[in-house]
Amino acid sequence: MHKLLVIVGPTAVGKTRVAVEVAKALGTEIVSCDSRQMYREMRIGTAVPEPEELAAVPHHFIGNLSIRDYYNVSMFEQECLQLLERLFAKYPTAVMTGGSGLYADALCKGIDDFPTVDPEIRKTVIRQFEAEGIEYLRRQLKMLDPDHYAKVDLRNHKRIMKAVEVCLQTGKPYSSFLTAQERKRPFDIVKILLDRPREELFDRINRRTDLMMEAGLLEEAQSLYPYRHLNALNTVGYKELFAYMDGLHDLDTAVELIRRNTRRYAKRQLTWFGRDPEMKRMHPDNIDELITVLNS
RNA sequence: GGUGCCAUAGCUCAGUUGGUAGAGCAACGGACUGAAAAUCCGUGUGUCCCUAGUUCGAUUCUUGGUGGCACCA
Repeated sequence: MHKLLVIVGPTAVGKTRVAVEVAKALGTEIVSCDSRQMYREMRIGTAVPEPEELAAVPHHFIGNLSIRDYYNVSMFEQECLQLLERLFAKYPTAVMTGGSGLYADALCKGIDDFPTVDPEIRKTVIRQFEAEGIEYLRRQLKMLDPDHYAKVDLRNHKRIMKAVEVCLQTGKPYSSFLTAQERKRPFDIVKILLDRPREELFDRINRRTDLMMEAGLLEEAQSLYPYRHLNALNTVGYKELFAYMDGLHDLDTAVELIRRNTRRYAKRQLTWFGRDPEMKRMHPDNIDELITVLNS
């Protein structure tokens, strides 16, 4: 049976280094599950692997999209499965790494299928939300899909909008597409959650933020300023600098906000990954232990 | 050395006419099915500097310390 080694963890914990080391040791390739490193225009702020790392091991889903491309988890799931099929024809083991929990789960467990929503319908729903507020969306959802209405977080406008969009698109309740069933994959999956003491992680986040600024994050953000309303750029490291460029605060404040928002992002990642009982937690400095787990 | 002011949450501070305390920021916890580095929800975490008094009761008043700041020498 082929084996997929999934290495996840909070941002800045040191996933890239571990993944590259392990992939080199196994003589295989790396599949990224990072929803932002896919955009080729966002290199510095998303901490893509160094050129030497990319040269040492073939990487997939790094810089494969433009910020103007539409993309979603389901597309990732499909493309990733196809890619793995090709990789497993060459190698017994593949390595997946990245920090997007939803993406990693979509690949490992599958994600329910429903039709892509027409951009016009989506625009309409967004316009309704902006004009009428969340209460209007709630009433719509209650009518279109009472089951989901009962379960969904009614204060989270994105969740409600998504459900309403699908209802309008298909004429069927959004919840009718949800199976709550994990898909079986034709390969074994070993999940590793890299983690460090909080203080260590925060030190690394702070240091990495400084390194990004030295590497030209501000210039990168400036070049992307015209595209700041695209979803891809609703990203830590960019949105704070856009706010600075808009004169909302000074540069030092922007950098401090990047640090803070990165910390909060890391926390959310830990919450997501931590609840998966299949995760084996380990420290990134302990690659030997990882190799042991792999061989067992 | 003298005088004055200050000492309360991780930080900056408010407050208690004596009944063990609260804001902002930071932090902490959680949710998550095609926007996910997104989005949403929840939580004060405290020897009120120390000591001895007065008092039923002191973080608050008084004594003496300690530390910081300012001014005078």
